[in-house]
Amino acid sequence: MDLDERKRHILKALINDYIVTAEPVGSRTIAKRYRLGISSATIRNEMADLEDMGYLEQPHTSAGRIPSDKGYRVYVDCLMGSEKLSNQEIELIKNSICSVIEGEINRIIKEMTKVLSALTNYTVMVMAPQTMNSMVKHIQLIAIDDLHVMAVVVTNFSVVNSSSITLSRPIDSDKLMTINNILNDKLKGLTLEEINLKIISEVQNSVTGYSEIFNEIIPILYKSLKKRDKGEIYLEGSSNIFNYPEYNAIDKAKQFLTMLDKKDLLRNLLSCDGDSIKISIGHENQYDEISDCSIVTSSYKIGDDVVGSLGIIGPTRMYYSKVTAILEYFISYLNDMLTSYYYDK
Amino acid sequence: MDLDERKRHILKALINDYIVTAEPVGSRTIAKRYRLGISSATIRNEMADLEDMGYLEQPHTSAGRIPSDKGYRVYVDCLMGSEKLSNQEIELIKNSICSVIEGEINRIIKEMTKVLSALTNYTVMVMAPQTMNSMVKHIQLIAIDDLHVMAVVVTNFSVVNSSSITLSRPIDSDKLMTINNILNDKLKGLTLEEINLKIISEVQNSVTGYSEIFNEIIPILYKSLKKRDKGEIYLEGSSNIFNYPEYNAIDKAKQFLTMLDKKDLLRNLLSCDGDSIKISIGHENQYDEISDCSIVTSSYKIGDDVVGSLGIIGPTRMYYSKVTAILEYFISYLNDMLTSYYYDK
DNA sequence: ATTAGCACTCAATATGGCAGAGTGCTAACA
DNA sequence: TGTTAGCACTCTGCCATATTGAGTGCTAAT
Repeated sequence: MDLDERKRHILKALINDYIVTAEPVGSRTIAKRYRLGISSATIRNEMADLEDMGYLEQPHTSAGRIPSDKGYRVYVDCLMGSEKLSNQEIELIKNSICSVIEGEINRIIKEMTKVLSALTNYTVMVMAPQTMNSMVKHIQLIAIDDLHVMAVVVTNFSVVNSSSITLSRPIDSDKLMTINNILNDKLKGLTLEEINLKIISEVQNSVTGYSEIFNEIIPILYKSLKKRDKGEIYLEGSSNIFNYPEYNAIDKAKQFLTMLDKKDLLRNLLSCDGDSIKISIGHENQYDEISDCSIVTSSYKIGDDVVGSLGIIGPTRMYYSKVTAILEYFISYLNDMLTSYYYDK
Repeated sequence: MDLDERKRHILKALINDYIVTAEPVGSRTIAKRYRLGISSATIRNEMADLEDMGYLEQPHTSAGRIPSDKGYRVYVDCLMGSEKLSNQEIELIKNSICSVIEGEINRIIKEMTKVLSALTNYTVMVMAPQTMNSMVKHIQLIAIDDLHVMAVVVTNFSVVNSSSITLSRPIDSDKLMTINNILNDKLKGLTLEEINLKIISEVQNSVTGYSEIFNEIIPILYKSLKKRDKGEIYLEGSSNIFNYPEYNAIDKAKQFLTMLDKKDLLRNLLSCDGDSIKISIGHENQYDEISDCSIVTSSYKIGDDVVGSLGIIGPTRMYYSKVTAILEYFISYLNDMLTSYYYDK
């Protein structure tokens, strides 16, 4: 780090101020508002240096300075303190997660977005688990009547059901049960991802005498399992963006909200790997559409497996310390709950 | 109708013009653009009358006129012609519905929003079917292992699954099957709505010897069935609103998009009954938030049962004839598809 | 090395004048 | 009596100009 103590103090003060006011910060403001023990003229000189080094920018000659992406980066990495959550906030998180933990996982995920967006005042996006990663616990063939069968696949955190399968001739329940048992023997314990054509044909070959009925059931079952599930995206608090003056210009707001309509883009944004909280600032993002936004992302897990991820998106002038603190707590609590509820050794 | 022929022509011309340009329309514009065979001065007099009668409004003294809600109402009820869909549009609708009709119903519903919003350029909201209205086709108890059971209820258009039920002592598969059969006998053919505590206790009383296990399974099954399902709301094309100049003012856009975040409000808007397409203009709406919007709604059906509804929302200056035409075609096609796919006599 | 002071720059805001669109009214006309 | 041409009037939108205030960079003094 090529920043001396004093420059760091000034940079930190400036960013703290800017995060609150959204106005370019001048040397005099810093001198008055923060007790750094130096005059505005000195601060002025230091600020000119900080600008040369790329940490600050000046919207125009006679304005104060605002942080650059690089400035925010230093701030996030080294300068910002860590925030404590209030008891109230902690309660809110706990209650919200507890109150829905019994339901199916997508309902939980959806509820999460609401709490997070209420707590942070930013837009929250969550990617629900892709069923592909879930593990088969049981397969059940259900006879609707003697010509219609439906397959239900229970996995550790989802239930996949095939569409109704029409058979060419009636099947009796013993036969169906036998087939059911074979399927269970062969497929239980695999993830949906792992079930591929090779395994399917193994199943088909391992038994004789049922090929006809197998041929009717298997393709539809396979298709249902492989129905490309891209991981549902849930959004909450899109209109929170209007709270922030940088989006008071209609075209800015339009750009932001149009971006949120592109689910594929969001999916990519959320497809981060890794465990910890990741902050992506302005142009660090791969997409032009969000080059003036920051995103704080993390993934959530069942056991040790990452099953989905979520992100909080707002202006680069984001209240990073708060958002990070909330997300950190939230994720760890959520992971615990999900794991204790859905984890199967 | 207290409007003579000439007034009607003028009103129609004015609204047609305003729908396209979004600018107050002056007498001279109408005289030039539409061949009504009368001079601008005459039109001016008629327009003053129309304003007195409440069909037009004047934003300020020296501006042209714009339609009032009452004006739009007459237009929608009597004046606007009916629009023909292009072959291209028809194809688009057919393909979109066909391409997803195999999946589960919510996926279809979701896809619908996309097509409609692409075709109309407005915001589309859809309320998915409430599972409450669906009819039990089959109940299956699935033994995950000898201490865990799960109940799956297949209905005509959804699959409801209970959470995993932990039993206090192991159960053998014969016993489970017997219970399963009893449940099927008693509940098959009922809608989820119709299954209430009375019926449940009838089931419980009608058999002896299984009470212990029944007592463990029934409450959880019942809870799953009754899990309040409010009918998921799907939105598409929220940012379409930015295409329309009346939302160029940031606070207008904010108001609109904040309104879309209120799912309960949308649910109420969509909870219309009745069969046909309904148009709700400006202040005719019950909510202040949308007093400058119009909504075109309709419900969709499986067989003769209304299962959900959808709405297209935009500025009162809406391209009513087009929207109506598209929605009409869309709904009738959708009804046919849903019915042929999900209808069970 | 720090600071006070000053000239300079630039955005934001207010002010006034002008052009254009549209009206209402009156008087003439068929 | 209904229609029309003409004209004075009104109001918005736009442009140019002046003013203000915040903030800088530079210089000279400490």
